[in-house]
Amino acid sequence: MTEIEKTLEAHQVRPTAMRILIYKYMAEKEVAVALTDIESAFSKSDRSTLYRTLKTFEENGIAHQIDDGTGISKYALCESGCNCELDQDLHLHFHCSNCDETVCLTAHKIPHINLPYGYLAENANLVVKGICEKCSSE
Amino acid sequence: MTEIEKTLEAHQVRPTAMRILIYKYMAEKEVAVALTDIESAFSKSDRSTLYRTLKTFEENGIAHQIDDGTGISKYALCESGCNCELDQDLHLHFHCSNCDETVCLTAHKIPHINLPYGYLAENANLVVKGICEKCSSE
DNA sequence: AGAATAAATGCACTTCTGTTGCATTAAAAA
DNA sequence: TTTTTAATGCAACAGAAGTGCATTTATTCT
Repeated sequence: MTEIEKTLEAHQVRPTAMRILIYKYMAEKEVAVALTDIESAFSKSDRSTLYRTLKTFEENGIAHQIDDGTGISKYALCESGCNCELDQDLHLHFHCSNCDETVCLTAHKIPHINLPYGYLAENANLVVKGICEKCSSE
Repeated sequence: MTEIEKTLEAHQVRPTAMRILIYKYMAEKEVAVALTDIESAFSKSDRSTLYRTLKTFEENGIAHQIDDGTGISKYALCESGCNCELDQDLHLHFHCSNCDETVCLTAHKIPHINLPYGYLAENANLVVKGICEKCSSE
């Protein structure tokens, strides 16, 4: 049994061939992936299967959905210690306006925000936009 | 000439009847509005007109678009001193998971974030989700 | 004022993303 | 092996965003 299969089973997700492939794809890409990215990479499979795979990953804490402000949902694998299941993983995301790629900056947590009286914070999403390391060095 | 007309003209936007109405509508609502909200409020007008009005407001620094993570674009009027035209107005937004309303917390600016080497920040978007003042007091 | 010009509006339609119902296939349990 | 459950593929729908074009309204110029 491979590492990936173990990871999936540890999250109560049955390691089907498709799921293993998608997991591998996401692990190799170092940026967040959109459904359409996976679609073009796995043209033999159906969009709904890929969609449901992402949802399954999300529900089981294998990946988290990222809203980077482009209007397109992207997904990235959770790293160990990611608390996104509890809606409490407050790392920030960086979206490059040049290459349109989005990365997790897991080391950078969202700072605590003092809200006005009466407001209760449950979760937060911080997306910094600009030029990523790859694009700025060209 | 009314205040609203003056405001529109100050931003190089011709104060048509429709635009004045939409501006008034947004000013009265204290929360960010979606295109569909305006649609139901002005059923006599066409969606594309309303859509283009919002875009015009946005392009001319009268309103700014808000991505609150619901997947639906919302808009709010800029306050005086809003720098959203320069993509540099870093106030945060609060989205209530109970009433689904989104408000600008203009007094709360996004704290400065130290990015890894090579990353250049141009803009940032911070949305805090939770329970708003109105809903928490019920 | 009237003609010419430019902008705003309304209509119809398209595209894209996300989403779901249902039949079929594959896998796990009994 | 049979029964049961889960995953997949197909087809379709929903909602938001966006666009081309004709028409109307407003502005400018003579």
